[in-house]
Amino acid sequence: MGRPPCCDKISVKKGPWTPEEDIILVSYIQEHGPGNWRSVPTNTGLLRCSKSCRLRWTNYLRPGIKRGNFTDHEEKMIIHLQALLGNSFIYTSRWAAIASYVPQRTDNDIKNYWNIHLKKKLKKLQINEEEVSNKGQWERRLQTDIHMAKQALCEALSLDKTTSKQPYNSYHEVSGSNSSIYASSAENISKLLQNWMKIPPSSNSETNSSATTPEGFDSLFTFNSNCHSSDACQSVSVDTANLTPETSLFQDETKPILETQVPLTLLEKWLFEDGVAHEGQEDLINMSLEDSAAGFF
DNA sequence: AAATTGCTCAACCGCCAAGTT
DNA sequence: AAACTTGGCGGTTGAGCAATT
Repeated sequence: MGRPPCCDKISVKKGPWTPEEDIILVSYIQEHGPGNWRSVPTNTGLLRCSKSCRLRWTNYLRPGIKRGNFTDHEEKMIIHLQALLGNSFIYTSRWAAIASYVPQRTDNDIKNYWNIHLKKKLKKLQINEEEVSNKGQWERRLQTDIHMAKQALCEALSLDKTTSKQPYNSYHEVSGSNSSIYASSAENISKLLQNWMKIPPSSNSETNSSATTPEGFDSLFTFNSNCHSSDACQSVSVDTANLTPETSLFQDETKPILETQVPLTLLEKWLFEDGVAHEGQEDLINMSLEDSAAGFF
């Protein structure tokens, strides 16, 4: 037999979370750390199913999440990454992969933003495109797009590297002042978390001690020290699990990086190597060209 | 001022791979 | 090995708000 069910689905509450529920959930996670979601409703008395608790935490309450308008830079990143990853058969979790390149944004946020804003924008662009369209021009523009994607990614990733040098607590202040409007309740709740962030829950600190600081960002441009087989390690290893502060703090909570790690490394290798494309990378470019052309709309 | 339409985004749903018993 | 759950994902919904008529 398997494990017992996560919750009694009959007495489960649905709909928007109240601030009180948020506080209960955050307090519980402060004490026990994220994970073992099955026990959360039981132990907190929340009338929510474990899945709902997890989603509320990962998409809204988790510290380090930026809310509010997307910047032009973020927008471009998403568009280009969507063009590159969106329809590739390699990527079974494209939003998570894209989110790993857009710091402080959740995959749900990016997905929403894409569906609401960017699809429309691109449709408009497509209409303009049709006026000038012939195959050669279309492909040339996509080539330009790919080139711009490379630049945008390089810029963004080097920005990340800079911000990562800050202590984790000040990171919040910076992100809060820089941009964007945090949902007031989330902001209040994130304040509750500040002390906790200095001392992560013991259950996590034991297993994730190396990943509890933003120093994880530094691995962005380093070779994988655990890797001893030469070929697989030649490429620049981007530790996607550490790309954002929230994922570094709550490694349990990250999107499933393992399954995307190999293809991402391939992509990153291509992105970071200025110059001649290798055979496999050409395939990737060609695939992106075809797929993005066919799949945008 | 009231009704209608459009927009936004948090939350839900269903599916699937991985893990557990 | 089989049965079952968990956790994670993409797609979708619907309540609430804003803009327009």
